[in-house]
Amino acid sequence: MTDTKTAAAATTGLLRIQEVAAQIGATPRSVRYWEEQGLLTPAARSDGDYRLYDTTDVERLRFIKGLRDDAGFSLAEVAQLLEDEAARERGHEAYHATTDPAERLQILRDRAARYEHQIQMLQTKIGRLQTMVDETEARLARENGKIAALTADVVE
Amino acid sequence: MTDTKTAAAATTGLLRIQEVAAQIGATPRSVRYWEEQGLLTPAARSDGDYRLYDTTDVERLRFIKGLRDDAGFSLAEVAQLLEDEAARERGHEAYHATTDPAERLQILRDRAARYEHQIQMLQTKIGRLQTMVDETEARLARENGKIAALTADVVE
DNA sequence: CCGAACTTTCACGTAAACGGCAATGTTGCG
DNA sequence: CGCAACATTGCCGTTTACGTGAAAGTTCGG
Repeated sequence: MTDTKTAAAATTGLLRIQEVAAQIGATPRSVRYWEEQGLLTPAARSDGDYRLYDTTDVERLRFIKGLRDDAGFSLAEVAQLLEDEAARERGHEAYHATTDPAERLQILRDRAARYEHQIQMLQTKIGRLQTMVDETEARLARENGKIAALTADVVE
Repeated sequence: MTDTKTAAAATTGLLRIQEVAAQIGATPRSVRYWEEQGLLTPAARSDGDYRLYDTTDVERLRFIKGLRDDAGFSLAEVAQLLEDEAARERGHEAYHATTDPAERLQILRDRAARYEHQIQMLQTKIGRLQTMVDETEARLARENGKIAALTADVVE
Protein backbone atom coordinates (compact mmCIF):
# COMPACT_ATOMS: atom_id res chain seq x y z
CA MET A 1 0.00 0.00 0.00
CA THR A 2 1.29 3.51 -0.74
CA ASP A 3 2.13 5.52 2.32
CA THR A 4 0.69 8.92 3.01
CA LYS A 5 3.77 10.78 1.86
CA THR A 6 3.57 9.21 -1.53
CA ALA A 7 -0.19 9.66 -1.56
CA ALA A 8 0.21 13.31 -0.71
CA ALA A 9 2.63 13.64 -3.56
CA ALA A 10 0.16 11.88 -5.82
CA THR A 11 -2.70 14.16 -4.89
CA THR A 12 -0.79 17.42 -5.00
CA GLY A 13 1.54 16.36 -7.76
CA LEU A 14 4.39 17.93 -5.85
CA LEU A 15 7.63 16.24 -4.85
CA ARG A 16 10.16 16.96 -2.15
CA ILE A 17 13.78 17.60 -2.84
CA GLN A 18 15.09 14.11 -2.22
CA GLU A 19 12.59 12.56 -4.60
CA VAL A 20 13.37 14.88 -7.47
CA ALA A 21 17.08 14.62 -6.80
CA ALA A 22 16.82 10.84 -7.04
CA GLN A 23 14.76 11.07 -10.21
CA ILE A 24 17.34 13.17 -12.01
CA GLY A 25 20.35 11.43 -10.51
CA ALA A 26 21.64 14.26 -8.39
CA THR A 27 21.89 15.13 -4.71
CA PRO A 28 19.59 17.46 -2.80
CA ARG A 29 22.61 19.64 -2.16
CA SER A 30 23.17 20.12 -5.85
CA VAL A 31 19.57 21.00 -6.45
CA ARG A 32 19.69 23.59 -3.69
CA TYR A 33 22.93 24.94 -5.08
CA TRP A 34 21.44 25.27 -8.53
CA GLU A 35 18.56 27.20 -7.04
CA GLU A 36 21.02 29.37 -5.15
CA GLN A 37 22.66 30.18 -8.47
CA GLY A 38 19.35 31.26 -9.89
CA LEU A 39 18.74 28.34 -12.22
CA LEU A 40 15.30 27.52 -10.91
CA THR A 41 12.73 28.20 -8.24
CA PRO A 42 10.65 25.38 -6.77
CA ALA A 43 7.00 25.55 -7.73
CA ALA A 44 6.01 25.90 -4.07
CA ARG A 45 6.94 25.60 -0.43
CA SER A 46 5.14 23.55 2.19
CA ASP A 47 3.80 25.08 5.40
CA GLY A 48 7.06 24.17 7.04
CA ASP A 49 8.98 25.74 4.14
CA TYR A 50 9.93 22.48 2.47
CA ARG A 51 10.74 22.92 -1.21
CA LEU A 52 8.07 21.37 -3.45
CA TYR A 53 8.66 20.62 -7.11
CA ASP A 54 6.23 19.98 -9.92
CA THR A 55 6.79 18.12 -13.18
CA THR A 56 8.01 21.13 -15.12
CA ASP A 57 10.56 21.70 -12.37
CA VAL A 58 11.75 18.14 -12.78
CA GLU A 59 11.96 18.57 -16.53
CA ARG A 60 13.99 21.72 -16.05
CA LEU A 61 16.27 20.05 -13.54
CA ARG A 62 16.84 17.22 -15.93
CA PHE A 63 17.75 19.68 -18.64
CA ILE A 64 20.16 21.46 -16.31
CA LYS A 65 21.81 18.19 -15.44
CA GLY A 66 22.12 17.28 -19.09
CA LEU A 67 23.65 20.60 -19.97
CA ARG A 68 26.21 20.16 -17.21
CA ASP A 69 27.04 16.47 -17.41
CA ASP A 70 26.49 15.71 -21.07
CA ALA A 71 27.21 19.01 -22.72
CA GLY A 72 29.80 20.07 -20.17
CA PHE A 73 28.48 23.60 -19.75
CA SER A 74 29.27 25.50 -16.57
CA LEU A 75 26.39 26.53 -14.35
CA ALA A 76 26.96 30.09 -15.48
CA GLU A 77 26.53 29.01 -19.09
CA VAL A 78 23.46 26.98 -18.19
CA ALA A 79 22.05 30.05 -16.51
CA GLN A 80 22.69 31.98 -19.71
CA LEU A 81 20.98 29.34 -21.79
CA LEU A 82 17.96 29.18 -19.55
CA GLU A 83 18.05 32.88 -18.79
CA ASP A 84 15.42 33.45 -16.20
CA GLU A 85 12.97 31.32 -18.06
CA ALA A 86 11.34 30.11 -14.86
CA ALA A 87 10.92 33.58 -13.45
CA ARG A 88 9.40 34.77 -16.69
CA GLU A 89 7.12 31.80 -16.94
CA ARG A 90 5.75 32.27 -13.47
CA GLY A 91 5.65 36.02 -13.93
CA HIS A 92 3.76 35.63 -17.15
CA GLU A 93 1.41 33.01 -15.84
CA ALA A 94 -0.91 35.70 -14.55
CA TYR A 95 -0.27 37.81 -17.61
CA HIS A 96 -1.02 34.84 -19.72
CA ALA A 97 -4.41 34.34 -18.17
CA THR A 98 -5.60 37.87 -18.66
CA THR A 99 -3.75 39.57 -21.49
CA ASP A 100 -4.71 39.78 -25.11
CA PRO A 101 -3.57 37.30 -27.79
CA ALA A 102 -0.89 39.65 -29.03
CA GLU A 103 0.83 39.54 -25.64
CA ARG A 104 0.47 35.82 -25.52
CA LEU A 105 2.04 35.49 -28.93
CA GLN A 106 4.99 37.56 -27.84
CA ILE A 107 5.57 35.27 -24.89
CA LEU A 108 5.32 32.13 -26.98
CA ARG A 109 7.66 33.52 -29.60
CA ASP A 110 10.20 34.48 -26.96
CA ARG A 111 10.15 30.99 -25.60
CA ALA A 112 10.45 29.48 -29.06
CA ALA A 113 13.42 31.73 -29.75
CA ARG A 114 15.12 30.53 -26.57
CA TYR A 115 14.59 26.93 -27.58
CA GLU A 116 16.09 27.64 -30.97
CA HIS A 117 19.06 29.23 -29.31
CA GLN A 118 19.54 26.22 -27.09
CA ILE A 119 19.39 23.91 -30.06
CA GLN A 120 21.97 26.05 -31.80
CA MET A 121 24.40 25.83 -28.88
CA LEU A 122 23.98 22.09 -28.62
CA GLN A 123 24.50 21.59 -32.33
CA THR A 124 27.60 23.73 -32.28
CA LYS A 125 28.96 21.44 -29.62
CA ILE A 126 27.97 18.38 -31.58
CA GLY A 127 29.80 19.84 -34.55
CA ARG A 128 33.00 20.22 -32.58
CA LEU A 129 32.72 16.71 -31.26
CA GLN A 130 32.09 15.41 -34.76
CA THR A 131 35.26 17.14 -35.93
CA MET A 132 37.17 15.33 -33.21
CA VAL A 133 35.61 12.05 -34.26
CA ASP A 134 36.60 12.73 -37.86
CA GLU A 135 40.18 13.48 -36.89
CA THR A 136 40.39 10.40 -34.75
CA GLU A 137 38.94 8.33 -37.56
CA ALA A 138 41.58 9.72 -39.87
CA ARG A 139 44.28 8.63 -37.44
CA LEU A 140 42.64 5.26 -37.15
CA ALA A 141 42.61 4.91 -40.91
CA ARG A 142 46.32 5.70 -41.01
CA GLU A 143 47.01 3.01 -38.43
CA ASN A 144 44.87 0.57 -40.34
CA GLY A 145 46.82 1.38 -43.45
CA LYS A 146 50.07 0.60 -41.68
CA ILE A 147 48.59 -2.58 -40.33
CA ALA A 148 47.53 -3.64 -43.80
CA ALA A 149 51.00 -2.94 -45.16
CA LEU A 150 52.63 -4.91 -42.38
CA THR A 151 50.36 -7.90 -42.65
CA ALA A 152 51.05 -7.91 -46.39
CA ASP A 153 54.76 -7.94 -45.59
CA VAL A 154 54.33 -10.79 -43.19
CA VAL A 155 52.23 -12.82 -45.59
CA GLU A 156 54.52 -12.23 -48.55
CA MET B 1 64.30 38.01 -41.59
CA THR B 2 63.54 35.23 -39.14
CA ASP B 3 65.41 35.51 -35.91
CA THR B 4 67.62 32.79 -34.55
CA LYS B 5 65.02 31.54 -32.06
CA THR B 6 62.60 30.87 -34.84
CA ALA B 7 65.36 29.48 -37.00
CA ALA B 8 66.38 27.14 -34.23
CA ALA B 9 62.82 25.98 -34.01
CA ALA B 10 62.73 25.55 -37.75
CA THR B 11 65.90 23.50 -37.86
CA THR B 12 65.16 21.32 -34.86
CA GLY B 13 61.44 21.23 -35.42
CA LEU B 14 60.97 21.78 -31.71
CA LEU B 15 58.91 24.49 -30.08
CA ARG B 16 59.00 26.04 -26.64
CA ILE B 17 56.10 26.09 -24.28
CA GLN B 18 54.78 29.53 -25.09
CA GLU B 19 54.65 28.83 -28.79
CA VAL B 20 52.75 25.60 -28.48
CA ALA B 21 50.45 27.11 -25.88
CA ALA B 22 49.61 29.90 -28.29
CA GLN B 23 49.07 27.43 -31.11
CA ILE B 24 46.52 25.44 -29.19
CA GLY B 25 44.94 28.40 -27.45
CA ALA B 26 46.05 27.66 -23.92
CA THR B 27 48.47 29.07 -21.39
CA PRO B 28 51.92 27.70 -20.60
CA ARG B 29 50.66 27.16 -17.08
CA SER B 30 47.94 24.83 -18.32
CA VAL B 31 50.35 22.89 -20.46
CA ARG B 32 52.67 22.38 -17.49
CA TYR B 33 49.74 21.38 -15.35
CA TRP B 34 48.62 18.82 -17.91
CA GLU B 35 52.11 17.42 -17.90
CA GLU B 36 52.09 17.36 -14.11
CA GLN B 37 48.91 15.30 -14.33
CA GLY B 38 50.63 12.80 -16.57
CA LEU B 39 48.87 13.66 -19.83
CA LEU B 40 52.03 14.16 -21.85
CA THR B 41 55.76 14.45 -21.74
CA PRO B 42 57.56 16.96 -23.93
CA ALA B 43 59.60 15.37 -26.68
CA ALA B 44 62.78 16.85 -25.23
CA ARG B 45 64.41 19.34 -22.94
CA SER B 46 66.96 21.95 -23.89
CA ASP B 47 70.38 22.17 -22.24
CA GLY B 48 68.90 24.59 -19.77
CA ASP B 49 65.96 22.25 -19.15
CA TYR B 50 63.46 24.16 -21.26
CA ARG B 51 60.57 22.00 -22.40
CA LEU B 52 60.68 21.31 -26.14
CA TYR B 53 57.67 20.03 -28.06
CA ASP B 54 57.45 18.36 -31.44
CA THR B 55 54.49 18.19 -33.82
CA THR B 56 53.04 15.03 -32.32
CA ASP B 57 53.12 16.75 -28.94
CA VAL B 58 51.18 19.64 -30.39
CA GLU B 59 48.68 17.27 -31.94
CA ARG B 60 48.26 15.55 -28.62
CA LEU B 61 47.87 18.85 -26.78
CA ARG B 62 45.24 19.92 -29.27
CA PHE B 63 43.39 16.68 -28.66
CA ILE B 64 43.59 17.17 -24.90
CA LYS B 65 42.23 20.67 -25.25
CA GLY B 66 39.42 19.45 -27.43
CA LEU B 67 38.49 16.71 -25.01
CA ARG B 68 38.37 19.23 -22.17
CA ASP B 69 36.81 22.25 -23.80
CA ASP B 70 34.62 20.70 -26.47
CA ALA B 71 33.79 17.33 -25.00
CA GLY B 72 33.87 18.54 -21.42
CA PHE B 73 35.88 15.64 -20.07
CA SER B 74 37.83 16.10 -16.87
CA LEU B 75 41.59 15.80 -17.02
CA ALA B 76 41.28 12.49 -15.24
CA GLU B 77 38.97 11.22 -17.96
CA VAL B 78 41.28 12.57 -20.63
CA ALA B 79 44.12 10.72 -18.96
CA GLN B 80 42.03 7.57 -19.10
CA LEU B 81 41.28 8.08 -22.76
CA LEU B 82 44.88 8.70 -23.67
CA GLU B 83 46.16 6.19 -21.15
CA ASP B 84 49.89 6.49 -21.22
CA GLU B 85 49.92 6.59 -24.97
CA ALA B 86 52.88 8.93 -25.05
CA ALA B 87 54.94 6.83 -22.71
CA ARG B 88 54.19 3.75 -24.73
CA GLU B 89 54.96 5.46 -27.98
CA ARG B 90 58.31 6.67 -26.82
CA GLY B 91 59.00 3.39 -25.11
CA HIS B 92 58.13 1.55 -28.25
CA GLU B 93 60.02 3.85 -30.53
CA ALA B 94 63.20 1.86 -29.98
CA TYR B 95 61.25 -1.39 -30.04
CA HIS B 96 59.69 -0.30 -33.23
CA ALA B 97 63.01 0.20 -34.95
CA THR B 98 64.38 -3.19 -34.08
CA THR B 99 61.66 -5.70 -33.38
CA ASP B 100 60.00 -8.15 -35.72
CA PRO B 101 56.81 -7.44 -37.68
CA ALA B 102 54.69 -9.36 -35.22
CA GLU B 103 55.66 -7.00 -32.43
CA ARG B 104 55.04 -4.04 -34.66
CA LEU B 105 51.63 -5.31 -35.52
CA GLN B 106 50.74 -5.64 -31.88
CA ILE B 107 51.71 -2.03 -31.26
CA LEU B 108 49.74 -0.79 -34.23
CA ARG B 109 46.69 -2.78 -33.25
CA ASP B 110 46.85 -1.46 -29.70
CA ARG B 111 46.92 2.05 -30.99
CA ALA B 112 44.06 1.39 -33.37
CA ALA B 113 42.06 -0.05 -30.50
CA ARG B 114 42.65 3.08 -28.44
CA TYR B 115 41.48 5.25 -31.32
CA GLU B 116 38.36 3.17 -31.64
CA HIS B 117 37.71 3.54 -27.96
CA GLN B 118 38.11 7.29 -28.19
CA ILE B 119 35.71 7.42 -31.10
CA GLN B 120 33.25 5.40 -29.08
CA MET B 121 33.37 7.79 -26.13
CA LEU B 122 32.92 10.78 -28.35
CA GLN B 123 30.00 9.26 -30.17
CA THR B 124 28.34 8.34 -26.92
CA LYS B 125 28.56 11.97 -25.94
CA ILE B 126 27.24 13.06 -29.30
CA GLY B 127 24.33 10.71 -28.79
CA ARG B 128 23.44 12.25 -25.46
CA LEU B 129 23.65 15.72 -26.92
CA GLN B 130 21.49 14.66 -29.84
CA THR B 131 18.89 13.40 -27.40
CA MET B 132 18.87 16.80 -25.76
CA VAL B 133 18.50 18.45 -29.14
CA ASP B 134 15.58 16.16 -29.94
CA GLU B 135 13.85 16.97 -26.68
CA THR B 136 14.35 20.66 -27.18
CA GLU B 137 13.05 20.40 -30.70
CA ALA B 138 9.97 18.66 -29.36
CA ARG B 139 9.40 21.52 -26.96
CA LEU B 140 9.95 23.96 -29.77
CA ALA B 141 7.39 22.16 -31.89
CA ARG B 142 4.88 22.38 -29.06
CA GLU B 143 5.42 26.12 -28.80
CA ASN B 144 5.10 26.49 -32.54
CA GLY B 145 1.86 24.57 -32.36
CA LYS B 146 0.53 26.97 -29.78
CA ILE B 147 1.72 29.89 -31.84
CA ALA B 148 -0.09 28.56 -34.87
CA ALA B 149 -3.27 28.10 -32.88
CA LEU B 150 -3.09 31.60 -31.51
CA THR B 151 -2.39 33.26 -34.81
CA ALA B 152 -5.32 31.36 -36.26
CA ASP B 153 -7.46 32.74 -33.42
CA VAL B 154 -6.25 36.24 -34.09
CA VAL B 155 -6.80 35.99 -37.81
CA GLU B 156 -10.24 34.44 -37.51
C1' DC C 1 1.43 13.20 20.38
C1' DC C 2 5.84 10.84 19.79
C1' DG C 3 9.78 9.48 17.38
C1' DA C 4 12.21 8.47 13.05
C1' DA C 5 13.13 10.42 8.87
C1' DC C 6 13.40 14.31 6.27
C1' DT C 7 14.23 19.27 5.49
C1' DT C 8 15.92 24.07 6.44
C1' DT C 9 19.66 27.53 6.76
C1' DC C 10 24.47 28.57 7.96
C1' DA C 11 28.96 27.62 7.85
C1' DC C 12 33.11 25.60 6.85
C1' DG C 13 35.80 22.04 4.03
C1' DT C 14 37.44 20.24 -0.46
C1' DA C 15 38.86 18.67 -5.15
C1' DA C 16 39.84 20.25 -9.76
C1' DA C 17 42.14 23.34 -12.69
C1' DC C 18 44.46 26.51 -13.09
C1' DG C 19 46.45 31.99 -11.99
C1' DG C 20 50.06 34.56 -10.11
C1' DC C 21 53.82 35.57 -7.68
C1' DA C 22 59.03 34.87 -6.33
C1' DA C 23 63.60 33.46 -6.85
C1' DT C 24 66.57 31.69 -10.09
C1' DG C 25 68.41 30.01 -14.36
C1' DT C 26 68.65 30.10 -19.80
C1' DT C 27 68.66 32.06 -24.51
C1' DG C 28 70.32 34.68 -27.82
C1' DC C 29 70.49 39.30 -30.47
C1' DG C 30 73.54 43.30 -30.35
C1' DC D 1 79.35 39.52 -22.66
C1' DG D 2 75.43 41.86 -21.28
C1' DC D 3 70.75 42.38 -20.85
C1' DA D 4 65.84 41.75 -22.15
C1' DA D 5 62.80 38.06 -22.75
C1' DC D 6 61.51 33.77 -21.67
C1' DA D 7 61.58 29.37 -18.80
C1' DT D 8 61.85 26.50 -14.37
C1' DT D 9 60.38 24.98 -9.94
C1' DG D 10 58.05 25.88 -5.89
C1' DC D 11 54.14 27.65 -3.42
C1' DC D 12 50.12 30.02 -2.23
C1' DG D 13 45.62 32.03 -3.94
C1' DT D 14 41.13 31.57 -6.46
C1' DT D 15 36.94 29.98 -8.60
C1' DT D 16 33.53 26.43 -9.35
C1' DA D 17 30.50 23.08 -7.66
C1' DC D 18 29.42 20.94 -4.59
C1' DG D 19 30.25 17.69 0.37
C1' DT D 20 29.68 17.64 5.17
C1' DG D 21 28.24 18.48 9.51
C1' DA D 22 25.53 21.36 13.09
C1' DA D 23 21.45 23.07 15.07
C1' DA D 24 16.74 23.52 14.64
C1' DG D 25 12.25 22.84 12.58
C1' DT D 26 8.69 19.70 9.89
C1' DT D 27 6.13 15.48 8.50
C1' DC D 28 3.58 11.72 9.41
C1' DG D 29 2.63 6.80 10.55
C1' DG D 30 1.63 4.36 14.76
